[in-house]
Amino acid sequence: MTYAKNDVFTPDLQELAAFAKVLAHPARLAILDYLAGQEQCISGDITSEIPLSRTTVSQHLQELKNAGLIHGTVSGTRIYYCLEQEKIGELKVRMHSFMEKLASAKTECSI
Amino acid sequence: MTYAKNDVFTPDLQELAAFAKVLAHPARLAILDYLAGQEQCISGDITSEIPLSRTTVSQHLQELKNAGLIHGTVSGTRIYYCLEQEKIGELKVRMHSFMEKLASAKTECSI
DNA sequence: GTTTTATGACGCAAACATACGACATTTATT
DNA sequence: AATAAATGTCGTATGTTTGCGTCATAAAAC
Repeated sequence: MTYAKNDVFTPDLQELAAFAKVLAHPARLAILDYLAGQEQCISGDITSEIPLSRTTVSQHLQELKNAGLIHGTVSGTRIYYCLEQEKIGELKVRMHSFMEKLASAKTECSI
Repeated sequence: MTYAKNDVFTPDLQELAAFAKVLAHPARLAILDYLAGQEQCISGDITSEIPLSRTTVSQHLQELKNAGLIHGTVSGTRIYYCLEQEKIGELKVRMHSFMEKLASAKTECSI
């Protein structure tokens, strides 16, 4: 989760990069996408939705959880996962404002 | 740039993940940020802005170029890099629409 | 209380990414 | 032509991520 020379950059960029890294795997995007599509929070049949081994999916879930983007509620032997809207919102805003900054750059790129 | 079992996911998710991966390193964010802040496209004094070796920065620039987010124009011994607004715009839109989808999910997460 | 079910934790191999020095190339300057 | 400047390319060491099997655990069903 941390790179060797990371601490050389501003916390802001580091955090955004860390967020981006969580999104940088199709399985994790697929999990988020799936959770967003469910009315009710469904437990580990996420596992059957994602074409990877149960262990691997569980690992991706863990990463999403560590990033604060989802949370799980234990109920018996099952765990109900769902999106953590507060964090999702934060990520959305930060990512978008970074992209806006790029998009509104002058780019007077003629020489 | 490609993961082992990537091809198991939809192209849409794969592409978004690939974009996210490019953003998943503070050095690359810092480069984009720096380019956005310049009125004129400045060449490899990006290198002196980023606290990593010239070679490493060059490598990150290469990745941004491969992703289509920047391009470089050769002029003598120098190269002028700048943001590729079209691609930036595409990324912005796609990322945002994904995040919107997540953010507008019901998340009826009580059991 | 034993078995089944659902799940996490651990460990490991293979694939990838990062960082950098040394060398190559190409244009500018002298 | 010889040298200097600005870059890219290659090779390589080290670190990180991915994917998975095996084992551990804990609640449910029998």
